[in-house]
Amino acid sequence: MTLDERKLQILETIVREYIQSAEPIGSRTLSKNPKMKISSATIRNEMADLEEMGYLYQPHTSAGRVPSEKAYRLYVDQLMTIMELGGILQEEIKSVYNTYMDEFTEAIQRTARLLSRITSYTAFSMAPQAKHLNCKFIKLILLGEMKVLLVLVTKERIVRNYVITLTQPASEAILDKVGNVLNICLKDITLYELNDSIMDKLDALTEEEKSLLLEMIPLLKEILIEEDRQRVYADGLDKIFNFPEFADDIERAKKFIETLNHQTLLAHKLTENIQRDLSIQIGEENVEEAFKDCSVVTATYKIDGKPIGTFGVVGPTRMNYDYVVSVLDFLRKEFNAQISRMIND
Amino acid sequence: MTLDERKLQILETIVREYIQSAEPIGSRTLSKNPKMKISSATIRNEMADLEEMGYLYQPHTSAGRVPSEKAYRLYVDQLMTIMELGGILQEEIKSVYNTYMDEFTEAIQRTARLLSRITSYTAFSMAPQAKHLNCKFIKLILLGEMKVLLVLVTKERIVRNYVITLTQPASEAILDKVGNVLNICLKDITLYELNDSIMDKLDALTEEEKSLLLEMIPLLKEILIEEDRQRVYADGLDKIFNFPEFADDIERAKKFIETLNHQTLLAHKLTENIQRDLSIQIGEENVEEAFKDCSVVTATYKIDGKPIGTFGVVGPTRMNYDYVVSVLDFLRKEFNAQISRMIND
DNA sequence: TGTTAGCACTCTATGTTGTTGAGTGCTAAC
DNA sequence: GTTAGCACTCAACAACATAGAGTGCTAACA
Repeated sequence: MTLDERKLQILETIVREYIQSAEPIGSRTLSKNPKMKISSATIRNEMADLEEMGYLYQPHTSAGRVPSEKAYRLYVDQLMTIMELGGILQEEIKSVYNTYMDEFTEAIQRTARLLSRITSYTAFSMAPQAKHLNCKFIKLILLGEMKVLLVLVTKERIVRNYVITLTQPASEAILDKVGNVLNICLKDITLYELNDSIMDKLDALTEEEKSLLLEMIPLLKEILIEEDRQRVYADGLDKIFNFPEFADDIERAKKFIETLNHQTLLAHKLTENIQRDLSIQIGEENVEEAFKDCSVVTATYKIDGKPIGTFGVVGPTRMNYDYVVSVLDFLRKEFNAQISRMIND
Repeated sequence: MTLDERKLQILETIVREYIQSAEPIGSRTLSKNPKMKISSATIRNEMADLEEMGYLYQPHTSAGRVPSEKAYRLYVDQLMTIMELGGILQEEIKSVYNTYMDEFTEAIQRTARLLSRITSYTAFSMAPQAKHLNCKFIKLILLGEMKVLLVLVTKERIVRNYVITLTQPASEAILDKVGNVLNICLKDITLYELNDSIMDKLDALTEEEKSLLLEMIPLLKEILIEEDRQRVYADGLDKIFNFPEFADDIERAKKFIETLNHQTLLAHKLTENIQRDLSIQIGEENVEEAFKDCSVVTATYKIDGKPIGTFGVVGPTRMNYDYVVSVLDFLRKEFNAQISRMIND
């Protein structure tokens, strides 16, 4: 059996209507749609075919049809149309980044909030992993006799602080010198490449400085491991209650909220498809148990063409893909532009 | 009518049992309790009295009795016993702060997580407001021609970063000098007192430095306003689903989660009782709509005897007050000790 | 006078049954 | 190939019956 033009159109209409109503679509309902020029009986025949092909199923005999995940997959791959966002919406998105956006992390958090608000789905976002960042410089500041504050600034102007506890006392002068060595080593390399390049620079240092530096390297490593625990933010958790498929099933809602509170799980979810500008995962395509009846759409943001982080939304499989994808695509581009402006001024 | 010994004991037992079971307690059930030496008929009479006095009510005729909020209030004020925490639990709490606790904010977040885990209620915590913090020093670092990174370190070793955009270019030398002036002004005063003390120091500066400094003061102010948006963290949102009174009522669960996602509302909740070491708010005592059928227990942490922040839990009014209060009281003391250790080493 | 057993009464929760209506598959006519 | 017609199915809803837990009241008892 083949998916001819008419079958496609019926399928598309069912998907569209079901996304709206969340109610199984019957042949009679469908025949009333002005786009449908054929009778309900004919539609029934076609529906039976579509069911056989795996695009539709009935929750029970004598109910209407519901799109399967295969249908949604077909829909997003072939039928969906990405639209241009309305001017007001575009302005709203841009304005979020215009005001007081000095901190990258802040921008990431705001993105989750914005996404959740304008899509009405639950949204999440992820700050870049340390390993993807290029160091601009570090500064060592003496806090106490044995305590050093390490301020790390990346090219992307992400600032991170770490307090390091030393085993030997240090002075400001020594810290400055060690800081300089670290700066030379770190210039334009990612933090992960640090170890290799640092050893050649040791000769110019006094014993005291050398031992301090060597002491700091494993601490730096530890920090990076800690740092690698990605920072993810979720917003609009309550949005899930707006969808009857979750609101009527506490167990499902609970699982959903549990999962979104689970940092590492979320982080993994957001890293999975970091190589693609946009990614759509439908139902069972998600490995996470709680998302197996959800769809997750994520977008990647980049620096110098290199993907470093993602954000996205999660909602029921009958998600408004057209709109969500349109928003994410616009937001992705806007965010990229915003970053390069931040870096290059 | 007076609350004699027997009435009190009956009331206490009802509260205890209802906290466990979440089911209305009937006279027969109660008479089976080994502590009760009287018959169900007598208990019925006493219950009728207690109901008349406003301590109990019936969800409907022919149901058992349920404690009113007045009963919980009496319970926490007079009947509850704060117990010593088990050694294992004490160790668990201490260990959370032992490992890698360099950042105050991290400690605050961990506290919410810990609280939620050991109490099985939803927990939240709040980082100190800037206005309560004493500046230790600031450091100005040149990021770009017109961009300055301000690193602010407080006595409590809280580190915050702000990127400031200038209207005139600055050099490292100037920044250092301005930084020094700021440091002298800020020494041991709270950030809010800055404005007054800064004007006398201006004379020693060159015109260029002076204008830079004057430019930075309103920016600092703005930052502090922004900063005053308190940072609150919630954890264990899903815990609420474990309680039938919420799990069976989606609308209530939704409201609850909405409120906990509402930063400013939460911040307010946590600031309300900052003057008291421990505070218990039961049901209608909460002003927040979503908490009107919850109880909120908060504890305050201090620096140098001055309260600067709080954490707490929120759950159904039939909360296990004995345990929660015991935990919060222990945690409060432990946290205070931890802070003073951090500051004074 | 306080305590208790007994009893009629109340009301929710649960289960049963019947009805309605939306939707289907199949058949036969167009 | 398309469509009208019809018998059939099944969830959703309402109406009704039943069981059980709990109460208040009364009268007897210590």
